[in-house]
Amino acid sequence: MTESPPLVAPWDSAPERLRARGLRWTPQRRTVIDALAEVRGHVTGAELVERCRSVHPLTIPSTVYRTLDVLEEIGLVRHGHGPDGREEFHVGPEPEHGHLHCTSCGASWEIGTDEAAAVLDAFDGGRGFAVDLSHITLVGRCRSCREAT
Amino acid sequence: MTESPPLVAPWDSAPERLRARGLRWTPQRRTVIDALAEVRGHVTGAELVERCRSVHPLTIPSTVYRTLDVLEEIGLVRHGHGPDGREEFHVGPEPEHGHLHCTSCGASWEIGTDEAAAVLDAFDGGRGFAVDLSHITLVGRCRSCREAT
DNA sequence: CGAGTTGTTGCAACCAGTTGCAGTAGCGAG
DNA sequence: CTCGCTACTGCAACTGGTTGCAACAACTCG
Repeated sequence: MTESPPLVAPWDSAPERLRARGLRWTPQRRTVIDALAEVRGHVTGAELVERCRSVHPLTIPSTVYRTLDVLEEIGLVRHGHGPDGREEFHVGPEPEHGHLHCTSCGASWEIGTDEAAAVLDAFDGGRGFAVDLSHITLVGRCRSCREAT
Repeated sequence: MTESPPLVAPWDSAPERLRARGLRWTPQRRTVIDALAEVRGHVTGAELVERCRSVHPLTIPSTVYRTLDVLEEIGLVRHGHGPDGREEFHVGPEPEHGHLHCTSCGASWEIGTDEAAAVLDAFDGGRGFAVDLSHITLVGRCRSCREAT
């Protein structure tokens, strides 16, 4: 939670990571991790539930969400919220990065490292707050939409 | 939506504003606006539904949410998302401002105008994106929580 | 290998919010 | 003041996600 763990999905290490904390390695968790392993970038919770179900139709949503919670605690995924507030899970191999979402045209962009640094600085300097940009999606209006009005 | 309308709640003007757009002024909308008029800062959707119900127990949630949608279109409220992704409505008289939320201790702070300006600049300069900071809550860890580890 | 602990599952109920639709009622025209 | 158009309401069903609880099954220890 404090420093960045290797976010480049070391899915194979999941069982050990769990057991090291006194947690358990179960078939259901394997299903979720298998589904995650096929994802690059982001998935919404519902999407992931769907993927799990397509492999193993008996998958229960609450189990998937609870598994995601423990995977987050272990540092294997991170969750955030899309522009509509819905949950979104970030998985490796990409480093932490946030998103911009235009409310006019609906397009999205990744936040660049230089931009991220500027935001981090704005809050770290003055009040010592370490912003987690990967958690959210910044909304607003993109250049072309602004010019269009 | 483009420029800032007078967000200092001119609730009295609501009926005219609605009619000017071919929309209607109904008892249910009055209930919602009365509830909003007593709010300073933010309300979650559920909270507002509750307030409406306490005055007029027959209030239906979907009506409240739909009313909030039209009030947003008219510029009387703005919606955003709290740290957990739940809806949050910003009402006057405060100017647009975002929030910081510490995931460790759960505390929240308002984003200062200078900090906001830094964020705005970071995206406006390079790519011409106008971030709407009032829409979101930035999460991270505050100074004391960082020092505690 | 068998028993006990306790983390995990499945389920059902629930919360916040959205949507489709038939019936109701604002509001402008006559 | 009445009529008609159509925005709006109420309802019921649904989506995404959470929670409490009893039954279950990983893992540990003997």
